[in-house]
Amino acid sequence: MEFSQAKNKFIQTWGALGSQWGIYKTMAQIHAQLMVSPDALPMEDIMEELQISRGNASMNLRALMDWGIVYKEFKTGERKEFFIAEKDLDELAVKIAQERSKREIKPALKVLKDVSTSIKNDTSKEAKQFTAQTAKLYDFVLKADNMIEKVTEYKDNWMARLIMKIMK
Amino acid sequence: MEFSQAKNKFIQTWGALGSQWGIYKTMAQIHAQLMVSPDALPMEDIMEELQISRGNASMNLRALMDWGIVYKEFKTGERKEFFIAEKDLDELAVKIAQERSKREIKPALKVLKDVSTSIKNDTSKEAKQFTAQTAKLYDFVLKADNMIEKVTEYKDNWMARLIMKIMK
DNA sequence: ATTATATTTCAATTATTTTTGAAAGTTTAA
DNA sequence: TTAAACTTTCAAAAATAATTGAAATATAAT
Repeated sequence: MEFSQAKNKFIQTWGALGSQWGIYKTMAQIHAQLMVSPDALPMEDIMEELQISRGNASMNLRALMDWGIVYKEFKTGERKEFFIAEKDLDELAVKIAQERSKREIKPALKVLKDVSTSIKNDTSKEAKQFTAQTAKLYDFVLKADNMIEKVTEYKDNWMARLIMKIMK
Repeated sequence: MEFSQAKNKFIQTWGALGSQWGIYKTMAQIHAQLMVSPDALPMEDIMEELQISRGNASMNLRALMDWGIVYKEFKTGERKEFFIAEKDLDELAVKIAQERSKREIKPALKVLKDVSTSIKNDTSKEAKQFTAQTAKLYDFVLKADNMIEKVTEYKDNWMARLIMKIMK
């Protein structure tokens, strides 16, 4: 396979995987392009290679920077901005885990806690099952979220260590 | 809060969480409704409570059954079918993990392997960085996928055990 | 202070995904 | 076999999400 073909296939695949996991497709594609680029790239290059508009590139680059997985770089003598991706995969996993915990899991936990403790004067079996099951879900999701937090405390290579432990 | 209010809030939240993680909103909502129901429910009840069409209910129930997290139940003397959800959360997590590994991660791994080994006669630094980074990604995603497989080998309460180990 | 270069914003458009509903299909019972 | 009860399918419609592009904003050089 030719380099440009392989790169395109990779970018498309990474974009599809991202969108299946709740990350905007274009955001994931830009990230893919930057990850395999040895140099920081200007917005122009991203627009051209992915065939997207300036506005789209700008918005998704901002989102990637908000997630902490893409950085701006300034080159002396150049007016325009260059973008570079976090390439360390452990660091990347930690950033994504933290961001998603904050944005999605934490708010859901709050609701689970609320609804599982809100039924007071209803002794129907429906109400009892509801309270019991949502309480279990709260515990479960809380544990999952704690796991994410623990994982992010290891700086490097947490996953390899984790697998060692799981395998006994 | 009243029971019906709390239930509605829970169903909405679970649906939103699902769609942020790549699961159809309605599919997650039906699952939520069934999880907190003490009895198996007929399609009618699901359509009415979630205000969805028969076609929609039918398709999403089929999807939930394909995922192995909802089952059909037949009641003697009743012609219609009743649906009941997997309520054990460890079992639920395992099923979802397996399904997503099979549908999304495995195909992505194949592409990563392909593209990371496909560049042969290109010594440019772009091509070198591409090959190096996609190879790292392949290793990383493979490890993550293995972790999912290991986790699913524990029958019960894998997460609690895992957290114990992580915490040392 | 003015111009040139670059970036951001956002209303309008376009694309994609989800839902509907009615026809076709299936199963059970009489 | 026929009919009634129920389920599935899928083309069309509706809802939602992503993208564009031009105006507004920002920044740096002259």
